[in-house]
Amino acid sequence: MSRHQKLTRSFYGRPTLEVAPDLLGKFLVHASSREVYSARIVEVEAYIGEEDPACHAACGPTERNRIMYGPPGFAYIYFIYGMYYCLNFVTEPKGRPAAVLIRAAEPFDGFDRLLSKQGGAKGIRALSGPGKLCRAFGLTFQHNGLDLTGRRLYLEDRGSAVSHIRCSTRIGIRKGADKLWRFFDADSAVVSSRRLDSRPIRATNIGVSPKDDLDVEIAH
DNA sequence: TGAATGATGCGCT
DNA sequence: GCGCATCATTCAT
Repeated sequence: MSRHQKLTRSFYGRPTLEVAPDLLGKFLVHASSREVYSARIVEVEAYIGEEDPACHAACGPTERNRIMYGPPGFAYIYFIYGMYYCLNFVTEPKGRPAAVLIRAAEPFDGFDRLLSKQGGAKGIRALSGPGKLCRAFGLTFQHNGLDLTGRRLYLEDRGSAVSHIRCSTRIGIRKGADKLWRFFDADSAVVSSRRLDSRPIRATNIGVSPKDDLDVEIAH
């Protein structure tokens, strides 16, 4: 078995609240024409269906959100605040609009120049925030709709363990602010603040009934 | 350490 | 026009 296991479409095609915490510790890889960038994901948020008021699909299908309505395992990238792009992974079966926003990652390959330019302590936070992450990875709207099982942009399981997963409310939203659908690696130095309302990830915390038999890790 | 703010453009009403 | 799934900078405590 290879040490670097590329995630398949079946990984993404599950309930979003299973996929989101599972993404923590996985490596995001962007094989651009110039070089290969990779980073370890440490912070994500789930946006699930038209019934989630914070989800871009809350008002039904539009041209902007149509990728979310497609099959799982594709990149949904949107432009926000006039200057930033945000990277999402489409989850759940085709026709159900849901995605996971990638909020932060720890730089691994390809960011040497960026890190030296920004300096050590500051450099490790070069991917801390969805806008900064896309900028550093060189991801823009032209990457919207990329197949994550392809060769340009994909995820790898490199056996990196995440022993302390916590959840909290999602950042920067007003509607749907009650949901604890932000998940992060509590041991990462890179995760943005607002840990005050965070708590261990349990079925009751993230709003799924135990009968859904969600396979979540229990953090301490 | 935290609150306020400006930069900036697209999608939606 | 308005409101954003943002960030860096400034200013106040």
